[in-house]
Amino acid sequence: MPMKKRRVTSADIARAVGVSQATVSYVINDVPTQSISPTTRARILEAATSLGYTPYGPAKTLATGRSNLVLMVLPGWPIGYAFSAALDEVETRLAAVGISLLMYRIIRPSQRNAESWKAIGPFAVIGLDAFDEAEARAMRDAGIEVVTVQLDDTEGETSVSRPQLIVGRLQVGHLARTGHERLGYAFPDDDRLIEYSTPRLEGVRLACAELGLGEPVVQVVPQYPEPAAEAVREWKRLGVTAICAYNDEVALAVLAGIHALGLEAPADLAVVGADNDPTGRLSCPSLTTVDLHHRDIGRRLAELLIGPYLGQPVPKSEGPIPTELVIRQSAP
Amino acid sequence: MPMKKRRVTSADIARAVGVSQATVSYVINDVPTQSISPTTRARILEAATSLGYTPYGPAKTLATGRSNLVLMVLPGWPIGYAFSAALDEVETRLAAVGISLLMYRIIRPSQRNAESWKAIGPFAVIGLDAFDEAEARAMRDAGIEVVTVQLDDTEGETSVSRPQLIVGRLQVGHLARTGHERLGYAFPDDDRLIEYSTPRLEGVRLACAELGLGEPVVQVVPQYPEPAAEAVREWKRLGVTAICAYNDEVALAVLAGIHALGLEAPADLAVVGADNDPTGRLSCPSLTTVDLHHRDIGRRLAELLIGPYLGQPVPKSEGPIPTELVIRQSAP
DNA sequence: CTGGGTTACTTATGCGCTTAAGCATGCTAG
DNA sequence: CTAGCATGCTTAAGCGCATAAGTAACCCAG
Repeated sequence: MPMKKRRVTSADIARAVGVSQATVSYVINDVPTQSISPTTRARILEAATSLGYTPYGPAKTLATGRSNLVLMVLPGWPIGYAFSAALDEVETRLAAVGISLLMYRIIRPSQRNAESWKAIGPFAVIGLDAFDEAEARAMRDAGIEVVTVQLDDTEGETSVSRPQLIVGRLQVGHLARTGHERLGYAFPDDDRLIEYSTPRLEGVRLACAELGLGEPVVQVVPQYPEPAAEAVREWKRLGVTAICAYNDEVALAVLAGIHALGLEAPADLAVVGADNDPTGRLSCPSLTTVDLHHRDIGRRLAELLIGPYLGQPVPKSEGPIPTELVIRQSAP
Repeated sequence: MPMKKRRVTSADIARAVGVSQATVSYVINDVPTQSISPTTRARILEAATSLGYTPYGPAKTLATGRSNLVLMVLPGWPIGYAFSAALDEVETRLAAVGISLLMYRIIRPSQRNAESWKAIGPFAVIGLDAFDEAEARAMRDAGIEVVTVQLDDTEGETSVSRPQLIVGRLQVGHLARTGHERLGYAFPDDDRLIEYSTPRLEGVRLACAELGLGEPVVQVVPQYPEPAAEAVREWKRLGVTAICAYNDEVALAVLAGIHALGLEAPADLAVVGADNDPTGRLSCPSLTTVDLHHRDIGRRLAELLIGPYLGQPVPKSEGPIPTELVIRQSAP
């Protein structure tokens, strides 16, 4: 009972059946260039299942020099509907060609994180932001494909743009069009989001400048009703009539703040979120937001990886991924 | 320029420096039982960085027979705050002993999914539900630790209970205590959640029976205001005065439905959610919910893995992980 | 000046697998 | 009757690394 666990290897099967280990490998992998008699094949397969054989990935990867794993490096916070859809898309498409998508959460950036992709030796790494120069170089040196989701609007051969600036542009455009002139920006109360939130704010700033609207009034909005109310009070004091929020979550906090003060959106303050989270449909008022078409981002990411994997050319980019305004009650 | 990419190996370094490959390995891994002259060490390290050397995981795993990767198998939907906290906890604790946590999303259950843990050869696999018998056996045969998060209240040596029945008990208990007698259950409109939603409903059923409250009126509630309103209308028609929701998300839909009908929570219908998502603080009315103490679940999961990894005994369980009612406005 | 212990390495093997190359058969075309 | 060719295997090498075991040089106690 308390025997030492030992991995079942293809050699064990070979021994059991009385053939060479190579034969086992040929059968297991169904190698088309090898002819194997049906009886031998059957006996090997039978032995394999009865012994509980499982090919050992690391050995296989080592022998073939090629992994079928793709590592996606993710920030360590909740994954919303929108991003989840992108992941679905990537996963499904990669699975179709035999690649498994693994995810790695980075909680606090550290050296140890970088060890991870080394330890697994993936075929490719997908980053949610550019990796730093040295790291990217190290990966490519190790023969790993590196693909990133860019937060600015630049799109390269190994990156997909998840356009943040455009988000701001759409938010501001809509508000300006509906007569708002003095805007506020609701910034998330989470240091970890800074890399993501600043580009969106930047987009809002640019759009305001372009439309001659004056600087947006930026306030940090925590996910609690009282401090959110405080922020709303301040905006009202400064004559702000509409808010662009970092995302729908922050937008909901702003709505809560408005409600807490006995005010109403959009009459007293219009609010536009971003990411089109389903919760935004359920709030009162329902949330006007920006949809980033994450499925398309996922599709493009998958394309960028499948090409190199199959040794085929990557389909030409169809240009930037569309971004769409979803108008609901909070900013009609 | 278009040279074939070739991985830099420890042998390359050895050649460059003029030592044996073994020496390189000793230096790279800082093997304490080997003495290496400072000069040699320095030259090797220098060559390693200048050549851009990266130890190759699969080879290392093969040679040592031990991986430092743990695979967490996740359902393929968004990861909320609560569960994200559990992941954080697992990740952090495992990282402290040198284990990397990788996640794998299962979108549609299929054979191919099972290939994944084979292909990576992890030290352990964490499942969010029991794996089926054959699969679990195959893993253990392959020398992989198997740990699961149980959805019922049984807790074993290799599982942590994430008590679902208790959720229902707390929801119902609170509502009964505050005078409600005819309850409804808001079931999520997502087939993928069935494994998770049925145990929670079961908990509600049991609690109702125990308290002599009669069967809860179950309705599926989609994440849209109109159909949610429809469900609310039906509940009202049947004299239901309070709703237990599968989770906070569904609870928010119920609130939206209530609001759409011009009714008010908790006056017309009280609502209790589950999972204590931050959004529940921001809704109006704010959401009474159940907190599952996910951090503790994460901690326990990590303990279950670190023991075997370090060859130390697993700390004794401190009993079931506490579950706590968070009372807010929607069901005071 | 000698034997035992360091120091600083090298040699060699194996982890489990793939895959090119080899090698007996038996069968068929000529 | 035999060259030629499938068929159905086996042999052997090697992927990149860790590590046990060996070894040569040197130092110092006795």
